Amino acid sequence: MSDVARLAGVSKMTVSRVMAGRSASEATRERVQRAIDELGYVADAAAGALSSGRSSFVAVLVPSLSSSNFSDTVSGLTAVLEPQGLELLIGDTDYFLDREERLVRQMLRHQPRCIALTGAQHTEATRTLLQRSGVPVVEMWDMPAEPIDMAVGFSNVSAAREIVRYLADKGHRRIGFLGGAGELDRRGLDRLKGYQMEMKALGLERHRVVQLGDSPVTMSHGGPAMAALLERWPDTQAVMCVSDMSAFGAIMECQRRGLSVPRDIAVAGFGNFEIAACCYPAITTVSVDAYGIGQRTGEAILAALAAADGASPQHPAKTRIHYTVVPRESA
Amino acid sequence: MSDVARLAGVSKMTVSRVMAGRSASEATRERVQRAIDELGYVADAAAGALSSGRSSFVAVLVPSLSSSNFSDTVSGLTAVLEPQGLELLIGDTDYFLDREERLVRQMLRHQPRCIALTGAQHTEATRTLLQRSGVPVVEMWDMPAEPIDMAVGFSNVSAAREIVRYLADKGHRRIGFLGGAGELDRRGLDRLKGYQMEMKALGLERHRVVQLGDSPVTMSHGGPAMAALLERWPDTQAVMCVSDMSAFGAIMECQRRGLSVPRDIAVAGFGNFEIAACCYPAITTVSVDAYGIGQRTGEAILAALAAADGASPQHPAKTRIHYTVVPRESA
DNA sequence: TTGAAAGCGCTACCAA
DNA sequence: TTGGTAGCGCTTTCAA
Repeated sequence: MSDVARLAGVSKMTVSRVMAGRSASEATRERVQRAIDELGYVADAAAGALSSGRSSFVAVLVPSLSSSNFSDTVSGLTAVLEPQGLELLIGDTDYFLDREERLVRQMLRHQPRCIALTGAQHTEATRTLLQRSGVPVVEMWDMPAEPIDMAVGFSNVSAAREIVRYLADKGHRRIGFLGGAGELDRRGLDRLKGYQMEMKALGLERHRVVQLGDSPVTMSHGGPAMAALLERWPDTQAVMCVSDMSAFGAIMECQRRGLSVPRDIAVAGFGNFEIAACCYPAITTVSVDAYGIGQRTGEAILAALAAADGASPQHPAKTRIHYTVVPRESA
Repeated sequence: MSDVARLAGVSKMTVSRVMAGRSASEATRERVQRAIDELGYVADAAAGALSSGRSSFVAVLVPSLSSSNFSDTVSGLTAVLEPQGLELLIGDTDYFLDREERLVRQMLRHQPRCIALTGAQHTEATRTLLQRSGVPVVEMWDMPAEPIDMAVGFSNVSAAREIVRYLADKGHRRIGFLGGAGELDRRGLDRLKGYQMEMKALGLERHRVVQLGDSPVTMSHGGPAMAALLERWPDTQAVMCVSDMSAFGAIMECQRRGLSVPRDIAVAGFGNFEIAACCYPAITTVSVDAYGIGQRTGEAILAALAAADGASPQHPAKTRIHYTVVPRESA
C-alpha cells in the first residue's frame, strides 16, 4: 500500500479510503486507481480485518455439499450476501455434530460476522463456543422451539405428516416409510417421527419402516430399502420416502420388478429436487424452497449485522418457510 | 492471549508456542491449556496470518457446487488438506469466467497458500492476477497443453471419443449428441468436439447435435433435447449425452414416449454419477474419479507448499486422471 | 525452555 | 479532502 501511495503521490490513508470507496476527490481517486492497476496491488484482507476489528466473512455449515438442497441454500445465501461485500466461509459437516463443533471452532478463529448452521442440534461445546463468541447465529432447515439467536426453516415433523395425509386421502391404508439408518440425519428422523404421528392419528399401522444406509440422502439405498419393504410387507400400498433421492431409487427398483408406480404401489418423496420433476413417473413430493431458505437466512444475517451496528429494528427470531405437497405421477 | 498468559502465569510467547504445538515443558503446556479452556480463548487467525505472513487458506473455485462431481472433488481436497491444518476457501463461479476473475481477486486478498481452479480457460486478467500473486495454481478437470503451474485432470475430447467408439462398436451408425448450449461449459464443448472428431474418424455423419439450456449439467434439459433430436432425426440409433444428468432426462423422455432403451435407442452418459448406477435402465457412461481429482489436487498442493518451503522434489506439472467406459444397460 | 521487543499491513481517530 | 499516529493480536527474532 505504501508503494501505491508513493506512486500516486498521496498518503497510505488516502489509498485506504479510495479502496473503501469513501470520500476522496475525483482527481485523487483516479490517480490512486491508476497506481493500483499499474502495480497490480491486492490489499491484504487479514491486515484489514485485524485493524478494523471486523472481517468480511460469514460462516456457513451444511451437512453435505453434494446434496442439491444444501447447495441451493448456499446459492441463496451468496445471492444476498455477496452484493454486500460479504464472503462465505463454507464448511461441510458430513452430518457429524462433532465435526460441526470442530468447524465452528476453526471458523470462529476468522472472526466471522455471523454463522449459519444447518439444523437445531449441536453439541454442548458448540453452543458454549457460539455463546462466548458473541457472533450471531442462524439455524437453518429446522424450526427449534428456542433458536440460539434466529432460525429459518420449517417443521420436518409437520411436513412429513402432511405427505402421509396426502397418501391416506388417496385411499391408501398400508403405508410404509423408507429412510436412512443411524442418528446422523436429524431432519430425516423428524420426518420418520411425523410419519409415525400421523399414522397413529389416522388410526393406521405404523410399523412398516425400513431404514438403510448411513448417509442420509443417497439414492443408492432407495432400491434395496424398497426391496426389503416389499419382502417383509408385500401388501404395502404406498411408501413415503425420507427424500426424493431414496424415492427415486425405490421407484427404479419397482420398475426393475415390473411393478407399476403408482398403480401397484404409490411412492412419495421429500424435497422437490430436480429429479422429482424429471423422473418417470414424476415423483409426488413435498416442495421446500431451499434457495429461499438461503435468501431468508441472508436477510436475517444482514438484519443481525445492522442491529450490531446500532440499527433498532430487530429481525424476528423465527422465519417459517412454507412447504407444499406437489402431486405428480408417482402417488 | 494476554489474558491467557496472565492466568497461566507465563508470557504471551509461551501461549503462542503451546498453541502451535512447539517446544514447551509438560507442566507449562498443561497450565496454559487449562487457562485456554477456562477462558474459552479462540486465537485470531487474521492476526496470526498477518504476523507470520502465511494464512492457512487454500482457495478452490468450482463452476457449481450442486453438481455432484465438483462437490466430490471438494471432498477429496478436504480429505487431503484438512489433516494438514489447511482450510478451504470455496467459491462457486457459476461457469462464468468473469465471475472466476472476481473470485480470484477476492480470494487473493486472503493470501491463500495455493489456488485450485476448475478448467484451463481463464480471462487474461485472471492469469495476470495469478502470475503477479506468485501463489501456486492447480487447474483441475482438464489437461491443458501448458498449465499455469500444475494440472490434474484428463482430456475431455479423448474421453468423449472413447464413448463414441463404444457406441460404434455396438453397431450403431446414426449417433447423435445431446449437450448444453452456450459457451459456458468448456468441458462440455470439448466432449462435443470429441464426438465430432471420432464420428469423422469413423466415417460417420456428425450433424445430429442438439444443444439446449444454458446451465451445463441440468437433467431438465435432457428430455426436451431428446424430443428435439427424435423429431428432427427419427432414425437415430444411439445418443451420447454431455453428462449423466442429461442422459437421465433423455432416457425418461424415451420412457414417456414408450421407446425402449437401449432396444429402440441407445443412450450413453458421462461422469458416472450416482444416478447412472441407480437409474433403470442403468446408464452406460464414462467413469471419472471426481473424488480422486480432489485428492490428487490436494497432493499437488502439498507438494507445492513443500517446494515453497525449500523441499527439492518437484511435483509433476501434469497429473493425468484415468477414465473408463462403464457398460451398463442403456447402451 | 522462556521472555521482551519489534513489526506484519492495514484502518480508526483526530488534526490540519 | 487529506495526512500522521497509534495500535489491532499475533509471530519472528534474538537474548536470557
